[in-house]
Amino acid sequence: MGGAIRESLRQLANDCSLPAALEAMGERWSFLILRGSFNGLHHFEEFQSELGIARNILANRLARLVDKGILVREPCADDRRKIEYRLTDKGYALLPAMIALRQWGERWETGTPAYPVLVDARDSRPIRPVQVLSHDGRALGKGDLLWALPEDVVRDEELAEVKAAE
Amino acid sequence: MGGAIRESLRQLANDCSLPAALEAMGERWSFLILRGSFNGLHHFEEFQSELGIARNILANRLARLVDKGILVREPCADDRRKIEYRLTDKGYALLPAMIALRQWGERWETGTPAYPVLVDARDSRPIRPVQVLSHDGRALGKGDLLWALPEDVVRDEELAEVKAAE
DNA sequence: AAAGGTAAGTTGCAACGAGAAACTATTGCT
DNA sequence: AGCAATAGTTTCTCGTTGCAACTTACCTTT
Repeated sequence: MGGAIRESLRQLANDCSLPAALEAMGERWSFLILRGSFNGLHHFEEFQSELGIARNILANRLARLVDKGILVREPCADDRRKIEYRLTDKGYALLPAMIALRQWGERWETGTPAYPVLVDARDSRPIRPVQVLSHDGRALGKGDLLWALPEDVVRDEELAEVKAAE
Repeated sequence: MGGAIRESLRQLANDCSLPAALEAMGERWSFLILRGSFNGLHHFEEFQSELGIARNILANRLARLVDKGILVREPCADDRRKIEYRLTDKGYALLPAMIALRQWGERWETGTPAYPVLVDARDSRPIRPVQVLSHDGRALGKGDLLWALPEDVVRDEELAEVKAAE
């Protein structure tokens, strides 16, 4: 069984989705372009002047992000020179990862929160640090996590069955 | 004031800590090496054979991660040929970002959760999707976030004062 | 309609980083 | 002493990045 776990961890190295995520977002500039999108940039020249990225690389990255379904590329109706790049749901779903990275940078690299800062629109209070949480909301730290094979994972359905049997 | 916000967003592009985080972790392989560390890899040859990374690049990345304080490099006491690379607290703090990326990959790229999967050690139930949460734990989505300048952020202290005055 | 400007790229070229394979330097085993 | 294991380094090739200039399509002004 120890051997099985070892082997599973080896599989993990290849099966897990981190490489897939990195293939989409792992190149230089990809995350900064994404941040630009989150911050309301929509056009080629906006990204170019805000990020100071080379034009050919920007063109390449935008095309790639569109290809991956993270951005959509749409010619503007009112001015047909302009192209609008907008986040898809898939792109928007990268927000937690982006915030987590940014928060890590704030805590461990720059030391200070950079303003403007992200707040809850409802009450203008700062958002929580992004954390890994258990199913019932406890924060999980260093020793609280385990790798489990399908048969060892406890699922909602099983608990529901147990409850029904009671 | 609209101009001030515009200007602030421009500042954001340069001040925010995302570039700092990416300088530490943005290079190819860095995240995969980190994942290896989380999964219990400790030695050069382990990383090399698990990841299939070129040896020179691996040496370079490990040195860089050590330099950034994400890993520590320590010669083994029992076998002095061996060097042990271990996560620091700073390195461990990247877990939420890594999980968020992996979960994104699972949801939007590979489609299926790859086993073994991370579970809560206490009850073997799967962890929650990593989310952006408000101070009181509500999940914040697309329209629920705002950029705020220091003077517009509502802090705990202020609320405490209000409470004391009641 | 002509001229000039703006938006979104593309092309050419120099420099840098990634990758494969072979080599080196310690240390441990027998 | 001789051989294998560990953690690199070196060399060379090739792909990527980055800058600057060029192009194409479209809009605005006169």
